[in-house]
Amino acid sequence: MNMVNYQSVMTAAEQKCLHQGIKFTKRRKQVLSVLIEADVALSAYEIAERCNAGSDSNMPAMSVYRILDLFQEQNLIHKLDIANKYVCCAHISCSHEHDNSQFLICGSCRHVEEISLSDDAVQALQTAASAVGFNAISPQLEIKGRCSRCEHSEGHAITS
Amino acid sequence: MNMVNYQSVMTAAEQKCLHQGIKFTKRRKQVLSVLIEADVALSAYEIAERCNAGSDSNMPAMSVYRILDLFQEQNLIHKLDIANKYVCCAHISCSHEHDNSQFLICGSCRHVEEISLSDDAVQALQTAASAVGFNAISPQLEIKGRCSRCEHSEGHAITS
DNA sequence: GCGGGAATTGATATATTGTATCGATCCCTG
DNA sequence: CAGGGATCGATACAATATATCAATTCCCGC
Repeated sequence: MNMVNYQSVMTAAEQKCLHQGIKFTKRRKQVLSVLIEADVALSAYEIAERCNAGSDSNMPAMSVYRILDLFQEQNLIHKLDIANKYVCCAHISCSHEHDNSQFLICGSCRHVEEISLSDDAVQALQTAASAVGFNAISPQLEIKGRCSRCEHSEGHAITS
Repeated sequence: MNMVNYQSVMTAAEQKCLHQGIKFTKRRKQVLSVLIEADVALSAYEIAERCNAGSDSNMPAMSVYRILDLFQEQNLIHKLDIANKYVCCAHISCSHEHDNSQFLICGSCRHVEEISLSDDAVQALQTAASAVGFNAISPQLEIKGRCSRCEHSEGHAITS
């Protein structure tokens, strides 16, 4: 993420927090900063490591989890349950309505790609879910697959 | 699962294993049996507990993981990554082609429902995935949502 | 039947991810 | 400044999963 986007995202996040009566502390800034600058999904412990790398800061994993929970409530980040990792929401600084946004996660190497599905596809999921009493499908789908690199290097089928 | 289905599934699984040159040992029978009889998804440690419940058997969690890996390779069971739990494949004893089969997992109470999506919806996923180099989307999607019970009791939005 | 070797299992240790708890500290407000 | 809520530090622990190596079982050719 370039510097302009970085700054606008940080500012938007701070505004959003303050608007909710939540302080945008140094610790929270650190965590969000790491996630914004990361080009991949990170685990909580990886985030703590990056916060501590090359500094006198001491970010305990416990604090990372607390901050991640807070950010999830504010919709600033998303947890990828399939990979047990966390990513920055791609739309923090957007004011307009977003496309549906989903994550493709490689079952072999855990590489993550973000895609946008058509409204029709999402509607089909919603309809099928409603039929069995699931009413609030998350707009942030996680889909497990196999990226082209792993597909070529191994050629196994996905089994789960 | 009633007795007729239980037997046919066990037999079909055994055939499938033997056909692959894999022994259908007592341990493996135990694990599959627990999963067939369970009406919910189970964690590896829960499976071990159920194997050991009310018997002199001693099933270590380590063995459960090994057997689960094996069964996943044989497509006899599926892992729900979102819930870190395992379920028996609903189609072990089927010989015909199956509908697409997906799991809805409640983000609050972890309740699991199985649904079938239309081919169109699955095709839309495949197409969107192909565009970013993901070629082998698992036919066994996991979709996080909120079941009607949790929706009514809390009313919160899904945040991740 | 009997070694030899592969498949399977047992047993233990350890890694990874996440939660619980409780006291200290910071900071706003009256 | 005092009180109280929000935030943070620190430790313990739970749950999930992997690594490793020795022991056992089982099958196959002899």
